Parts: sequence; structure tokens; C-alpha cells
Amino acid sequence: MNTDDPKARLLESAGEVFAEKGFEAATVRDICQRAEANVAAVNYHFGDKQQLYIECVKQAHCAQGEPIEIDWPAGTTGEDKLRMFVGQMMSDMLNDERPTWHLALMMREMAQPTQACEELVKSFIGPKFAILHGILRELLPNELSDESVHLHAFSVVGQCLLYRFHRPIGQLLVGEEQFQRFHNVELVAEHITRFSLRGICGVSSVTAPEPTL
Amino acid sequence: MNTDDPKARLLESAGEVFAEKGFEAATVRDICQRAEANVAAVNYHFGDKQQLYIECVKQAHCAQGEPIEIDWPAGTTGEDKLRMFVGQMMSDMLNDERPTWHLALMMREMAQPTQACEELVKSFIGPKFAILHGILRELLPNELSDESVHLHAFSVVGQCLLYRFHRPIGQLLVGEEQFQRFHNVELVAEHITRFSLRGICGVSSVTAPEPTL
DNA sequence: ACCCGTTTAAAACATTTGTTTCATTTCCGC
DNA sequence: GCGGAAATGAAACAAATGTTTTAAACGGGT
Repeated sequence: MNTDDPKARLLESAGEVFAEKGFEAATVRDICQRAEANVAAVNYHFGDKQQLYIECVKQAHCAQGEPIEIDWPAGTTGEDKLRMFVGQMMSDMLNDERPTWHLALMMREMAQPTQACEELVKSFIGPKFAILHGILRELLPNELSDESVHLHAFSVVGQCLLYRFHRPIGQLLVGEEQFQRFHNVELVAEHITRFSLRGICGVSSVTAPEPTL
Repeated sequence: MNTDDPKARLLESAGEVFAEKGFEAATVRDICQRAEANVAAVNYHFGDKQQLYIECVKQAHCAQGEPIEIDWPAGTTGEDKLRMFVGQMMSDMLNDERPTWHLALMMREMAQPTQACEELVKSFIGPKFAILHGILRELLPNELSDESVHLHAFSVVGQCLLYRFHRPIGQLLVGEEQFQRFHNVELVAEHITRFSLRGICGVSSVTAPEPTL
């Protein structure tokens, strides 16, 4: 973190500040102070505040790396793939270790997208979503439309995202100490996986087609 | 909307602006301009910008009213209760009619809570969550802990919230025209209801207990 | 008709914010 | 060691923003 390269320090500090305050509320002075750099440094190295922000988002989802085990061990069942997928996703959602402004920034971008959003979807969210799509294709009846698969995918990720995006509400709803127990990746991931598998495996495109209207 | 009471107009405009731009990015001048009022009006009627914001949030979840049909017709099955619950929730999530800044503001408050959040949970979200809890208690095995019921409740609402909070990402993921088809309350609500019912009804606290670790 | 509290209007104020300027320092090839 | 480009630091600038001030307009009660 405390590297001697001011540009790197700037990027790091900016990420933190943007993540916790948002683009508007974050001030370049605050960023520079944390980076122990001069106010002019931002404009010198990045042009302006917005380009610095975009650079932060880029770095955020580059550093995120590890795009899930795409080459599953031979013979992995669809169930286990889904279990791993949800497991990794929940591991991200519940991860609090600092500095993890990367995720926080991406979450913020997802919640109220700026121009950095499109690129984020293309290079990070999209591929993950495609993997989930593939897993669900394995688990669902073949005849099902892509549209129906998408609905199921949304059902899976929706359950996961809740735990990060609405954490404060969750805490207030079920109480501090119980919510603390939900801060357990394996517990929650296993619930979501089972819940989703039941939701998926009962689907029969013949006997219970999705409504069409 | 265009009442002759400037204070009411101010509240209305402020709601819209706060909802679409957030607290920081919203400017008093913008609010006053929409309300066709003077810049000083905000400070005169509300003290300062923050108190105006709080007043907006209060009005938002007061006007929201209609806390779902609590007295179901006799003989309503748990399934149908869940269907109605999800239906109303999705109706809220997908509602775009203006002025519905009420919901947008509440959503924003849920995403990154300010001091107005706690009251919001107590008077609006909490009761709804309690209703869902009751419905799930009907549908789930009796022996299940409250904690497990909460996990299931989160699974249901998580699916719903996705369609409002991550709409832009959804659009980018599945394409504009397909996502437009998801802007159909009955289609999505029916999917979520069925998905959840399958996820719920397969639960047996004996044969497949929730993991405990 | 007059007064007085309330409300609105316009201008000004003080502060903050992103950005720029310019002088100074640092760093690296020659 | 030197020269010049790159980087840094301090101050200043211009624009925007929340807030305050001051004066004018309005409305009802006597």
C-alpha cells in the first residue's frame, strides 16, 4: 500500500474513498491527503477526477481475477458446479477483509451505474453470468428457452446479492446477533444452493411451463 | 403536483431529485427550480437541505400505505398468499409510473442507508417482512428454526429486489429487448413464486436439515 | 386604511470543489 | 557534472453550492 509510487498510492486511496463515499461525495483533496500527495497530483497523473474513477473501477475488476474454475474436474455434476458457483459468489459477498474496496466499488457501480458500468459487465459480470447460464442449462430441461434460463439465473444471483447490498436492512430485520450467524459463507451458500436446486429441478417444461402472456 | 402551496411543491420536487440523483448530487437550486420556488425557500421552510431530505423519506414511506392484504379471504392457501405477496412486491419493483419517487427514494435508502434507514425498517420494511415470515411458517415444516425461516425469506425477497436494484446490469446482460419482456409483473412474479415454492416445499427438517456448522 | 406576522424574491456571502499555474525539485541519459 | 524532461508542491482561480441577509409583497385582523 505505502509504495513509493505516488500514482499507485493515489489509485489505492481513490479506490477506498470512492468505494466508501461514492463519486460525488468523494473529494480529490481527501484522496490526495490519504495518498500523501499534492492536490494537483490527481490532475497531473489522471487528467481529472472522472478518469481517476474509471481507472479505479478498471483496476477493481482486474484485480478481482480468478474467474472461477472454468475447467471443472471431469465428472463434476451440475449440482456441484452450482454449489461451487454459489460458494464463490457468497464468499465474495460476505468478504469483509480490508482492503477490499474493489468489491465495494463494483457493488456501488452496479447499484447506480456510471459510464464505467458497461465495461464492467462486459469484462467481469458477463463472463460469470455466462458460466452460471451454462450450469443451469445442464440442470434444466433442454427445451427451455434462454429467457427461462435467464429467469432462473436471476433467481440464483438475486439470493446472493441480497447479502451484500441489503446487509444493513438485514441486520435491522433479524437482529445483530442472528445476522452475524449469516456471516457464514458455507451456511448461507449451502442454503441458497439447496433452495435453488429444488427450485430448478422441479421444472418441467411440459407439465408446468413458464407463463407466457 | 402543481399545488399552490410552495412547501408541498418543494417536498415533491425534492423527492424526485433526491430519488434520481442521491443526496449529495442533488442541488438545492435544482429542487427549487423544479418547484418554481426561490433558492431561499428550502432553508426557510425546512431549515436546511438535510432536514428536507429526511422529510422526504418520511413522506415516502408514509404515502406508500397499503401494507398488503393482511386479512386473507378464509381458506386462502399458503401458496396463494405467497403468490400475492410476491405479486405485490414485484408490482412495486417494476413500477415505473411517475411520480413514484417514493419507492426510488426508499430503494436508495436501502442501498446506502443514512439516518433515515432505521425508521424505514421499523415502519415499513419490518411489517412486510413479518408477513412473509408468517406465510413461510405456514409452508415450511413446523420444527424449523426462525433462523431457517429467515434464510428462506431472504431467498424470496432477494429474487424480487434484483429486478429493481440491478436493472441496468440485467439489461446489459440479456439485452434490451429481452429485458423489456421481464418488465412484466405477472411473468416474473409467477416465475419467482413457482421457483420459491419448489425451493420451500422440498424442505424436510428431518431428511435434509440446514447445515449447522 | 393601517399594521404586523408570514411568505417570497433577489442578491450577496462564505465555503468547498475541481482544476490550473508556475516555480521548484527530482531523476536519468549523456 | 549537466541539461532537460518529468514530477512535485504551494498558491491561486473559477465555478458551484448551501446558506444568509435584506427588502418587498401578501393577507388578515382591528
